[in-house]
Amino acid sequence: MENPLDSVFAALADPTRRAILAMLLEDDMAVTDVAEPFEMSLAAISKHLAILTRAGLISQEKRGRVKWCKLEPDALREASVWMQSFGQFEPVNLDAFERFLEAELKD
Amino acid sequence: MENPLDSVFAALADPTRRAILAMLLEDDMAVTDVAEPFEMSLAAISKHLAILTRAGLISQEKRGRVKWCKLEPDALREASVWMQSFGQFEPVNLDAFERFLEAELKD
DNA sequence: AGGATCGTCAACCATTTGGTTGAATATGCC
DNA sequence: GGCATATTCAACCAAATGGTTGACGATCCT
Repeated sequence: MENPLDSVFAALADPTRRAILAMLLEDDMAVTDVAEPFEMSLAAISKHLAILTRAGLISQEKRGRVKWCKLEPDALREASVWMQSFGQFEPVNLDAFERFLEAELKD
Repeated sequence: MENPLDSVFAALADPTRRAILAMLLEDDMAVTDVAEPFEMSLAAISKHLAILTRAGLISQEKRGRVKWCKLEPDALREASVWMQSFGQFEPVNLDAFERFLEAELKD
């Protein structure tokens, strides 16, 4: 995967990883804490975090024995810009956004 | 893959499929014409088009023996909205966009 | 009818993906 | 030192992905 967009979009394609990003939106977190709400092994979450890191969507910094995960908005922004380059999109429509949030809540 | 974002982002993760979308930005195209610039079989392109269709990113309509492919911006817009929900992004930054285009041209 | 063109289907293959478990490494605590 | 905690590594597995080829069904043209 040469083009950075490949790894960014591939990373975003997994719901577990999108959920992790949403969690990190709140605050930086340790790997164990990221894993806590998920019904899957710590090793699996560790792999997801590695994928997000390779995509540039998060960064990880080890302090002591805990590794802190931090959202890195730049990569996401690049993907967002790619989408916007499909120019006919009017700048974000709040109605669409509200419908989206409503749809999310139904799940 | 239940969440529509799964299939949209998965579809966008492949460079061939992003290239197809960019082509369709110009105009609607027949499957054979979509396939022409790629060094891969028609069947492979047909599969890529099926993936884009399932993701809702394009639609296909058969008229006579040719099947026309048409960009469907709504699914893309939904993904774009999801990204924007990572709110700290200021509304699209033209400088970032110009840097992006410049970087693309270098390839 | 017969032939060429458009596109998909089916079977197959190699590679990647997303998960598991158990062992290993590194750090902090007493 | 010795134990608990935090995280990754390695080997493995099932399923999905991205490609191939060859046969097939539709449609158009003469």
